[in-house]
Amino acid sequence: MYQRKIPIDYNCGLSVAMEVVGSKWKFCLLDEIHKGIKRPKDLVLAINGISKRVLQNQLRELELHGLLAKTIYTEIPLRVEYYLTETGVSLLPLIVALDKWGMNFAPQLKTILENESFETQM
Amino acid sequence: MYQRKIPIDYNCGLSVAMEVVGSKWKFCLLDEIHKGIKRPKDLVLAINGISKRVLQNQLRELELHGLLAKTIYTEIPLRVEYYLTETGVSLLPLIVALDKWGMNFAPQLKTILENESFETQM
DNA sequence: ATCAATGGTGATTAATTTATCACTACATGA
DNA sequence: TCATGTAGTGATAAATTAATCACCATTGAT
Repeated sequence: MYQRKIPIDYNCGLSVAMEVVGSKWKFCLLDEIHKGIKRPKDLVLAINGISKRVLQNQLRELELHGLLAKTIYTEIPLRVEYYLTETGVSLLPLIVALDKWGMNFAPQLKTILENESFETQM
Repeated sequence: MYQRKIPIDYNCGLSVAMEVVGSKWKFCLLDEIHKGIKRPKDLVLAINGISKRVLQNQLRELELHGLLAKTIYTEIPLRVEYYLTETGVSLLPLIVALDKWGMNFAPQLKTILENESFETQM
């Protein structure tokens, strides 16, 4: 993994939160896993645009940070299921709220960004 | 500004939210402005580690996305004050909750990351 | 022996975000 | 004219995150 050069500010809750969860896919991942999609291969299918490699990286970080854990079933073919730890679960209300907020905001953002590129064209 | 190559998924609330607010400083910024620190020069002082240039960029994006607006007082020296729009205000409960969560999680993260680098050394 | 299915890693590049530094502009007072 | 304080921009480099592609391991069936 990458060894960061600019340190985290542990005294700012927002910094800490962003560190573990502020990346392109992590909220989505936690959300999907909570909704019941637990296996890597299913997550790749469920999450539009994520690649297998990126998924694995994010899962590993979430696991390392203690938001996820996994169970390995020694079946054939191999089955691995991820689940939210207590810490992970404690984030759920926030994820739900943020998702709702984003859905609400989407049209506004779309309009803004479309006008943006329109003006840039002229 | 940067012209993104990988498009936003407007159907995922979390993607949308991350787009406007998922960057290193934006939550902090909204938080500080809400708390009453409104002028760029004061924000630079208040937010540990942010530079003037970066601050201006983030303010401009938040303004463009409609979370912030500003009032320009034609005094000498010039005074500009930012404030949260209605949309910005609608994010406050989330910011507060995330900050709280992060504060709570900080010790755990610290421990994990310290053990990390210890193991890497051996 | 070879293939399929699944989970996983390594090396590298591309995309994106942050940081740095040097500027402009404005109006005032020394 | 020149310095001061504030807000802001431009160009560029550095840091970080995400994407790509090729690989390994396991087990069982063909």
